[in-house]
Amino acid sequence: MSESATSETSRTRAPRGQVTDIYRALRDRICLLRYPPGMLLGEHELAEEFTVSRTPVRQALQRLEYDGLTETRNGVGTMVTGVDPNAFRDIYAFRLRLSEMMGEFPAEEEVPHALSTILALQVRLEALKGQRDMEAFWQLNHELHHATNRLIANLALRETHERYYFQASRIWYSVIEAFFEEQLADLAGELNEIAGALRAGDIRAVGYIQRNHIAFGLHRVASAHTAV
Amino acid sequence: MSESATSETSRTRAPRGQVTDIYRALRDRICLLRYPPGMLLGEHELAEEFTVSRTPVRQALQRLEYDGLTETRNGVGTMVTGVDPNAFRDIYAFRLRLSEMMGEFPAEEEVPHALSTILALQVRLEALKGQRDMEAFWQLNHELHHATNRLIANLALRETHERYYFQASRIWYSVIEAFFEEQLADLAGELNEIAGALRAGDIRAVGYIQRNHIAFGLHRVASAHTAV
DNA sequence: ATCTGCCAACCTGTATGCAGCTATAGTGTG
DNA sequence: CACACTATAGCTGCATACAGGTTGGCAGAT
Repeated sequence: MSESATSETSRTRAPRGQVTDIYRALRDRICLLRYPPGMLLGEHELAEEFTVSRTPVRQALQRLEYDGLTETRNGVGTMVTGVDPNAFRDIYAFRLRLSEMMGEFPAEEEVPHALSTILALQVRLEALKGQRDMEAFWQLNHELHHATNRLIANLALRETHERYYFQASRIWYSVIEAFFEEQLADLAGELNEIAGALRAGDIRAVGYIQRNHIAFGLHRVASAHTAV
Repeated sequence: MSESATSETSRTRAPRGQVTDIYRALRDRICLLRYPPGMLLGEHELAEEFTVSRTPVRQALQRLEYDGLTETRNGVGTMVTGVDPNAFRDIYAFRLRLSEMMGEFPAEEEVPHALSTILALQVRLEALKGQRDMEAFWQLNHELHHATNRLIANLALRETHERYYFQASRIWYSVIEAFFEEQLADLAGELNEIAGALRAGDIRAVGYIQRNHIAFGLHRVASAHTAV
């Protein structure tokens, strides 16, 4: 599974080309914690890896900074931002509200596509049990996000939903190792519930299901932090 | 009043330097419709105006594109995006929800500052009556936005609130000329109501007031479009 | 006269050189 | 031995040269 094979975003205005590929690759690495917070990235180094000059790499890094995932300092480098507990709390609280809002802008025509995606994800999740493959698990979550994201008929909400999904996922993955089995079961449950909601054509329910599972994840993360 | 004198944004991570200045200047011009939709911008031309090379200009333009305000095509140029009626409807609907959400994350400590800002704005608005000065009016709205934005304690919501304010303002200004007196009176009313809410320390009320006035504006724009 | 195909001017995308900034290791001094 | 200072390597920010793409106009054939 190559980096650039990440499924196409559902945004209306599709970004083009090379820079976006690099952007997505780096974003994914950050969210996967392969680039942990505090890690220093060099433009030259990345340029070599992607076999381009510094220019496109810089563009990608600027977008990441605009997303709040990195911070570039003159004379030093670009470093992955840390997970500020306050920002973390804000993002999660906001995401809860966004999910609740989802049902107000239902894209009915996307239901069949979403349902078939969910069913496929269920099969793949089943195959994953007992493997403890973090990246595959992440990929599943990623695709679930895309599928549900497409159920939102409002472009502005959809963009925002996506934006904060990536900010949140990064934080979330920092504790997933401790809860892997739990999260696996949770995801299975979420897929089941969403499948049921989609069969009933109830997109609002999908939003609420998602909201609840975000809250569950939040609770786990919070208890892990207090435990430490 | 110089272009770069635009009041500081309330974002936590403050962007630095030259690029941000250019970005803000261009963003303001687009939102003011001094750069109308469809207008073609040349990097070289802008570089000359700001007395820099194409590089920082390009960075600013990329951020604008990421915001959805412009669209860059290879070999052609960067053009200001049109106001798609669908996107327009989406943004407004979303902003209504965001305003309603504001009261859930109140930044109590900002109330005094917001109140004094509002009072100052009332004076300036009074001085504006009968002048039909679009830009001054816009500047007032802009500052009102910043003041209320700071009342939001949730960073994610604050960022989103700001993001879509700019997207919406542009559309809104395309019809303001037809309703200038009405909007002036409306803004005066809004300032009054917000001042009252702030004196009561009721930030939730501020959100609802804002929501209602957004809806009023929306109604005017919608009726203008159907009239045409 | 009209249509087709080509060419040239212009624009963005990319690569690269240079200037300014930062952090660190090393050196000299108390 | 501790500490302040300096030199230097390496990084980003900016400018600029070049490559690739697009458009509009002009010339020639039908």
